[in-house]
Amino acid sequence: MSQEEVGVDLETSLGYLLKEASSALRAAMEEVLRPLGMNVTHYSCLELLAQRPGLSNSELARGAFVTRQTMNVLLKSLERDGYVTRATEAPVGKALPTRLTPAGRRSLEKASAAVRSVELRMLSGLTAPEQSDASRILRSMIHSLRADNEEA
Amino acid sequence: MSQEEVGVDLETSLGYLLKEASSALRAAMEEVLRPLGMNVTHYSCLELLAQRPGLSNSELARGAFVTRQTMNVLLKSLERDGYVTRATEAPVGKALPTRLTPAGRRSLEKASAAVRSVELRMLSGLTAPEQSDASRILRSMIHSLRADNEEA
DNA sequence: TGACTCATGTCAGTATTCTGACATAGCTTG
DNA sequence: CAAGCTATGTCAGAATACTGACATGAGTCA
Repeated sequence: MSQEEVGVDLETSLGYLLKEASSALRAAMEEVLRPLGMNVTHYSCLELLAQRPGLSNSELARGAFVTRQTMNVLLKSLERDGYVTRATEAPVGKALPTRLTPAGRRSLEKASAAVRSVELRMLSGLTAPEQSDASRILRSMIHSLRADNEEA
Repeated sequence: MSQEEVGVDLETSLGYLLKEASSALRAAMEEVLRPLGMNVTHYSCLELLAQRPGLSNSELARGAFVTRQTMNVLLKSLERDGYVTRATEAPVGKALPTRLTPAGRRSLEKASAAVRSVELRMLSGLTAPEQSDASRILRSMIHSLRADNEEA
């Protein structure tokens, strides 16, 4: 276990820890969503629509961190199953606003409660100030990563 | 943008921020690894083998946060391309130790440097104490998420 | 106005990862 | 010792997400 630190040390790397935490969160979410017949992307899409009604396919894709092609496939299945409705004509440009149906809203309610309980579990060992720190630190990481991405 | 907070508020949710940060990190890593003909899982596997030579397929899978079936597919391609070698017989049990070849080690060197630069970029806006906080907070999140996963 | 750029929706094909299943090796336990 | 349990490697098929490509609508600018 003692190596001469050539590259990234997985034991102490914040990048690795970030991936580990994200992976654990995703697994925990999948576990509670599975009994509800949902996966994480599914849930993310509905949650986005609940909080920001009328989002377009591309906007939903960005919010759920998938490509717009992937979101397009998902939206079709959600529309087929009666959870969302999409405008048939674009009010402006090509973007088609999407909205939750009552069925979609009902389905989301249980999922949202389940996900919230997972998030509370995740934060159960942290004090309020630590949670504030976490928020600030994560935002800084995101900002730094994106800033240099755009330069390149 | 002002909703009555029924479920998880995406603007302030630490779960969403975690996903966002992880997604940004992954994208940044993919970007620097692509010119080297590697993806993140690819790199993770080689990095794990560099730091812990002789890991088995299942151990590598856990370390890279994928299933052992997925890692098996990856290992086959890495072996075919001459980056790793796998024992043909299990010294104990069924686990087949895997090791980097010189070619694999050479390939990893550039990738490791690229990934390290991404990680430094991610941390560029944080002080040393903040980085310590981040480490402690992420470990706490991971622990809390896993603890209740096993109970269930 | 006309050319250019950008964002969007969508189709098609590919790549990646997952779940399910089976056989085998080692350990534990009655 | 035999049975049960766990971990591993592997095969097959399904689900998921991606890249590439094309057409269209809106804004910019010479």
